[in-house]
Amino acid sequence: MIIKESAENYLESIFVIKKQKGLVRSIDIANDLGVSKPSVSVAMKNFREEGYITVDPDGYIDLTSKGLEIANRVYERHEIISEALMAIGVSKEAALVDSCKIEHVISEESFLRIKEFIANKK
Amino acid sequence: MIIKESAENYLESIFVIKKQKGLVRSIDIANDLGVSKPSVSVAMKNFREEGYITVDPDGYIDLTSKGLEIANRVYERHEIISEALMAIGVSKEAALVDSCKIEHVISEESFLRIKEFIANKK
DNA sequence: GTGAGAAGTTAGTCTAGACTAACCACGTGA
DNA sequence: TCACGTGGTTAGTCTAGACTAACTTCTCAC
Repeated sequence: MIIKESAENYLESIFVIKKQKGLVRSIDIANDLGVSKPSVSVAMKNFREEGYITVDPDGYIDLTSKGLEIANRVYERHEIISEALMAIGVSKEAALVDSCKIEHVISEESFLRIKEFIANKK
Repeated sequence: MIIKESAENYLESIFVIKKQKGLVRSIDIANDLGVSKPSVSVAMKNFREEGYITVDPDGYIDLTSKGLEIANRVYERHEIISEALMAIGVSKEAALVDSCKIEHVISEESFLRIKEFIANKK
């Protein structure tokens, strides 16, 4: 399974919901990402089969270390990129929306430079 | 016709080839973007039908004002974003690749702030 | 205990955007 | 003149990723 942009979003969403609420169900992901229940259901089935998540008998979802690794990476990018955009004057709303897109397409090199850019600003 | 990311790339490619070589054929676009001839052919058919390009009897392609408007916008974004990335230390190669992706997903607001960021650097 | 709502799943469909295979038209060199 | 290479097109296929419709299961209130 190649982790595509949409898969990264699902994993990141699981990570964020877990952080906020402690427990994660499919329906929470659907609400968070604004997609339908079946879309989430299919994605979770794939993640389960590929070992990115576990699902307990009550339907609660957890990231495996493999899934967490990706979710963490994407989440960090999201945070850093939105911070960088805000640092140059972009509104919080736009920064969040745009960073959510940019996080998936940017190279490691550019990401590291952006991270340094912010570090220097502080 | 809603201009999607791939359509923006085709129009931008036409713009760039025109600038470099003066004349644009489908095959040049295919080579530039690394896609197959049929992919370009189908895209050009749509562009023609929707008034974004004209094609003369010899197969040479030109942007209409409608097409030029989009191509110009995307191209400007491309330039500004890659410049910004290089300004914070990203290599030229990575900056070009990444800006080509970012140019399609970023909001007008973020783009304007990036433009200002570069202007201040100079 | 029964009906309603919430959560999840399955099956089928749609769109975008690419691809290959196969074909046509044209110009050029031997 | 004719075969071949180049450029373009058409038809059909594939994949990703979403959707709706319809179903099951479970829980809870009455």
